[in-house]
Amino acid sequence: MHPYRSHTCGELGEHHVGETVRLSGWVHRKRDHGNLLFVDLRDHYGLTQCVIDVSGELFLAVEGVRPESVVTVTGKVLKRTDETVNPNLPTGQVEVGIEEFHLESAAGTLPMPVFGDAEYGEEIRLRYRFLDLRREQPHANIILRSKVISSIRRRMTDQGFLEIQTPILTASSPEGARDYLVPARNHPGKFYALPQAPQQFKQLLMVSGFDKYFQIAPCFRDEDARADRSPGEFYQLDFEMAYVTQDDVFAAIEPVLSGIFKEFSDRPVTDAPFPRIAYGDSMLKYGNDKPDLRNPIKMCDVTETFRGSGFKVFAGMIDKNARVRVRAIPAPGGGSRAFCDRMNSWAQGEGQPGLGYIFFRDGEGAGPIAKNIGDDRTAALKESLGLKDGDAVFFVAGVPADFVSFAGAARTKIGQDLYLIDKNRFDFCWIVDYPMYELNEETGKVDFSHNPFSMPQGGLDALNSQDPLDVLAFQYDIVCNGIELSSGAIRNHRPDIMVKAFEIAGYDAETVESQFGGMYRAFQYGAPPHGGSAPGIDRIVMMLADEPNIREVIAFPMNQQAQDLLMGAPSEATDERLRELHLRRVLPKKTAASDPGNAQE
RNA sequence: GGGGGUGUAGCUCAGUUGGUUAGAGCGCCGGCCUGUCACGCCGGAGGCCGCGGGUUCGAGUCCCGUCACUCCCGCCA
Repeated sequence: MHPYRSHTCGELGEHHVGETVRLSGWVHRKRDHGNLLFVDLRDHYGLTQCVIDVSGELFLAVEGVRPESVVTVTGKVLKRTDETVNPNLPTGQVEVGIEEFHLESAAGTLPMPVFGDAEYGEEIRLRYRFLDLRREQPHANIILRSKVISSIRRRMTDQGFLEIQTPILTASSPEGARDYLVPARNHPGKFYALPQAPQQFKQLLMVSGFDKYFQIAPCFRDEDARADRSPGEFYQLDFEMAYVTQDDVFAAIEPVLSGIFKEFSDRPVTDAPFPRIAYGDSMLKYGNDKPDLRNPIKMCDVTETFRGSGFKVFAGMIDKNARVRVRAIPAPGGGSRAFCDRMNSWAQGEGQPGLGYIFFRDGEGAGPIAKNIGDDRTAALKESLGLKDGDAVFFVAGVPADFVSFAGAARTKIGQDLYLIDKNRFDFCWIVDYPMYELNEETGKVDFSHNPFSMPQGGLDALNSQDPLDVLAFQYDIVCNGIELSSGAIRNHRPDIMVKAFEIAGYDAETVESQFGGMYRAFQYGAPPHGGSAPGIDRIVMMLADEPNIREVIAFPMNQQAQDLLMGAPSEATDERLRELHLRRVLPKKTAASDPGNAQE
């Protein structure tokens, strides 16, 4: 017989009764009746009850073993009597009578129980992650992650994508986050950067003729964490395709995402093709560029309704500034003074002067705004917004750039408070037609609004003839339930357009050549039109696992301060190691921030 | 860098307007128990109340500072 096991702890059933079997696993739970002792033995596959009574010599040895010790048990599979069957356990029809018992590895007193489903603090969970991962839910999440990634790989390779590894030690990439730097021992004063994404490499692969590339790619960004954003490192389904239009990219990835979500959840999932929403429309209707479409509320522009109206606050603003707009946020079912007042107080808590509203009852509009604009305009609003008695509508006014994020928050708040959001769905959409540039409010300068390597819509002509702020890019995001899953673009593969695009953002041709030399050089020798995207793996798994925190779907996550409490990273380096890397020493804490230049020789 | 929350036994938490010796459940240790599956019953050990200062006759509780964890803003396209 195998020294450790003939079966796993999840597979024994009635058809094994009478067989002598060997199981190894962790002591999940002991129930000691003094003269009769039950041991629940657990491994990756399941739980099997083992039993021994006081008549056996082994009784004391088994009785003395602590929970979470690893043991090997040999004995006969016994059928449980009808009264003692456990219907909650897949192996609950049988139990193993312990005839041999071997303690493989004793467990000390546990800092954190494995048994039970209590909530534990993050710190203890991460410090003892190996115990945490033995627990049912964390264990299941990592299994899910593995299956999702494996399914993604299959779906991509089935479409003819090649998985190709790109360097980890590389040069800084253009994503705009802070880089992780690695000192180069052989090159004093020089550093590698860990890739924020394989962006340039995947474009180079297209120039190299590989046509369809993907990678479950580790990405590194030295930025602070959020609940849905792990610090330091994360994984993307990075892919790129040659000779494609935006539609081709969408057609390739939609069935992968839709398929994954259908395979690993029971919820309704948006079928391909996903709805496409222009960036400008999204900002207007949803107040952000990652709309949660489960929320049915769509905002709209009602500036004309208020122009010259009796509601002097808005009418005055409209007259004074041509950029002022009034937006309506319909609230189906919100038609009570209590709800409207509650929203108004909420808005004040958000630092707003308030939130104007009309609510409809007894066939007419109520509230101060309705009184001021009069019956005709109120009725027209009700009609155009498709509202009925028992509904309400809220208004925000001002320069859109100043109020969109508040409007979006109000839309979300109304949707939540009126229970309009069906949580049991996965609603996908594309946000398309991002502006190529945006105005930096502080400097008054034109900046890239997204990835600088996107192809401007209209190409070189557009850059030459249009106001840069009006130029759109072939740039797109995938959004699911209000969470951004990926960004992508049709890339700018033409060096002349690239130089012009950077020139508009204030970079000369030399900067382009020096900063992005590899790619710029590649584009001089025949580059295919290409594009792609990179959905976040961790976020996909997080949504499928229905977990609110991304650490729940990462085997060994860092904490919010980007520390690995289990391995003790980051850790200090000795002066010898630093010297070898041509670094003098670590600066004292106080001066490090004010004078970082001294860190390097 | 900024804001909110939390910090009390190994773990999860309670602790009143400041008042005597700081509690519970789980775990741990000991005892009893032959059909449990969150086994049950009895007993016991275990506390720098995050840390430092202050107010007070008296601080787990109030004030100031600080540290840690967490959530958010900045940041991350």
